[in-house]
Amino acid sequence: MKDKATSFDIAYQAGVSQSTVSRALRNSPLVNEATRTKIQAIAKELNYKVDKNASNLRTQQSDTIALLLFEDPTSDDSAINPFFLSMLGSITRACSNKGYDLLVSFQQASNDWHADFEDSNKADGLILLGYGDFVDFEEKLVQLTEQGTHFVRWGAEVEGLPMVTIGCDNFQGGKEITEHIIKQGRKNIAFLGSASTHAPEFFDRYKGHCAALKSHQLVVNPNLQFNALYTEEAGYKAACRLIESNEVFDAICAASDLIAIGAMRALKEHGKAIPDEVTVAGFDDIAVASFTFPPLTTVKQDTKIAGEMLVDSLLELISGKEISTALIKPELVIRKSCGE
Amino acid sequence: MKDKATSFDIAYQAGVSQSTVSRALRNSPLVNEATRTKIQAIAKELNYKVDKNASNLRTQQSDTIALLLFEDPTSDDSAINPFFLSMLGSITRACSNKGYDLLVSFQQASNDWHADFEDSNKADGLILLGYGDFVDFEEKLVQLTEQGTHFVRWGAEVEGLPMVTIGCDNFQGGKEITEHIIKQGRKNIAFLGSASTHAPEFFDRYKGHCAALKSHQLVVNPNLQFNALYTEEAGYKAACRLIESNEVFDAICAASDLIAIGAMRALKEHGKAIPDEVTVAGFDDIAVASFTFPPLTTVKQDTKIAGEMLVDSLLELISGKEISTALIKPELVIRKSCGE
DNA sequence: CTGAAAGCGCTTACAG
DNA sequence: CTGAAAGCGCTTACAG
Repeated sequence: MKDKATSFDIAYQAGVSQSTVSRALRNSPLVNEATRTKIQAIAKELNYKVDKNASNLRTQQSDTIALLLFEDPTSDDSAINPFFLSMLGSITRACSNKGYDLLVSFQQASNDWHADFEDSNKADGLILLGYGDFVDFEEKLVQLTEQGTHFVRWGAEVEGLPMVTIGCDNFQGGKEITEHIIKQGRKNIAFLGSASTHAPEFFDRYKGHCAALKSHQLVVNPNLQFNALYTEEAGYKAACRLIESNEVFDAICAASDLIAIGAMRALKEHGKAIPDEVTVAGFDDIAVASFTFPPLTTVKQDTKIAGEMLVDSLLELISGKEISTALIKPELVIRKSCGE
Repeated sequence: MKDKATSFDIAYQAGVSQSTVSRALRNSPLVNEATRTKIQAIAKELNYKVDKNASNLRTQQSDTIALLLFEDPTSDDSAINPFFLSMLGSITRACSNKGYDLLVSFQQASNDWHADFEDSNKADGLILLGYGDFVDFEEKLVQLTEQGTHFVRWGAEVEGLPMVTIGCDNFQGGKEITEHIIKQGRKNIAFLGSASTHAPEFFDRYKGHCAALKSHQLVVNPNLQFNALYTEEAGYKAACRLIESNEVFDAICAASDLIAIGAMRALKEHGKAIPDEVTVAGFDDIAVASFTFPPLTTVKQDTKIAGEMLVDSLLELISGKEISTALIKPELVIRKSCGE
């Protein structure tokens, strides 16, 4: 059982040429019905599978997509950001549905990750997903584009960056959640999350947040914005700084669920009741969000739709079509952390 | 920039033969130091990458591992069981560290998934991960073994099944968590989770559970075991049946965290206080477990270690070594759902 | 230390 | 509808 059958073995058994075997297995209309049936039966019996390396080498395409997940710094443990884990799941599914294989790889944003997969013909295109200082890898994205690599990225649309981006309408999401908080009667809303070009997605959420404040005649108090990046721990620390700042606040609008969860921990430790004294809102709607206490009001980024859009766009790009930047609609998910 | 450079292009520029280029790029000691340096410089400049398809075809190995995640039935949405998602993350990391690529694929347990990846030379070996009715795919596992496919699986050791398994010591885990529950003064402990050969991991946990009861002179009441498989919803329903059964119980030992979380929902709906009236324990220690209210006492299966063991074992198997079944040690994680 | 050559297992243009 | 043949881009035994 050890030696794998080749198309020549099948040709021999079927009494035809190897070319005909290849055609038959690819369901070429050129092949006689009876011949095809016979060949396919033999192939099945021999447990024959087309050698992908040979066929890819010949056709110069791999029917494989590479997903690059980058994180900086790489966390020690296997605790990948749950939002990206969920995206990974959804992308895997979407690839399966399209008959593509998916190569998954972690990358340090600092590495020379850019075109390895496509240049080595392991993949027909790339999906880029992750976080890290955007300013750091902006130039790599430009490089990728210049090399003509087929790729799509998940993230924020950045002005002046000529590349296709699939992302969430973060501005809209930040606006809607803030309006919800305001509707619950809060007026002094702190924003926990970095607000700079280093983290464009958060920045867009912040801009939406500010827009909502203004449209309700509320002041944007810059002292109520505290930097925080990605982790629960960062959220916890930002909330501690907020509490110690002695600024008046009755609500927290966090740039992500993880930050919100960290903030809730800080609030509890400081004896602040949620939502009575301080309401808390997140962003992402990761699985954990419905199990916090109280359950977290947040903005859902639909990872199922996002994964499908990323894969669909990439496949169109590979097939030579023009694709354009697209934003998915954020969706307010009201639970109890902002009051009923 | 569009046409990819080949080793012939480099040979031409360097004024050597293509064979020498190939050797130099593989750091063969046969190549003159100066020649090697020169060739590598040119390769870098041309942005040359070895074509994986060609090199795999030639060497007949792919430096790629395939991860098959199977689920039956496949859920509609992207909500993969969080435990497996975490495993996926850890396996991805472990592969990176070993210089292997990882192909990820979802499979219906019912499909003809078995040897596609290895037979088509896309991967050197397989990691099998997932759930579904074990009885259904037992024969496929046997088939895989007979075909000489290189694979390791995550799961329970099953008697009489001659294949390598990496798993958690589920018996021990079930025993420890039950002893903890007993130590908190509970005597009527319900077990929520299937206890049959269709779900061997749960069955082992149940056996450990029963062993703990017996060693503390408690009766094993079969009416307190309720079937539930994998989902929060299943846990919710099992707990409802338990409550409606009018059996006396003061604790729930769930076969997984998701089941435990569903059970907590049912208890809350029926006005039962956790942990005062009923204590609840889970299994897995998924990320959500620390955010439930009250936080869930559970048994941790360390996915980081598990992922590394799976990858390490598979690589040894591929390299021709003998490997043997191994169990990772479960770890009691005490939070508040079983009392302080 | 280097080169010429075979061959990995396919796909497909070409000829019939 | 079928076959003989070229060629995808490498790696490596063989000869020097």
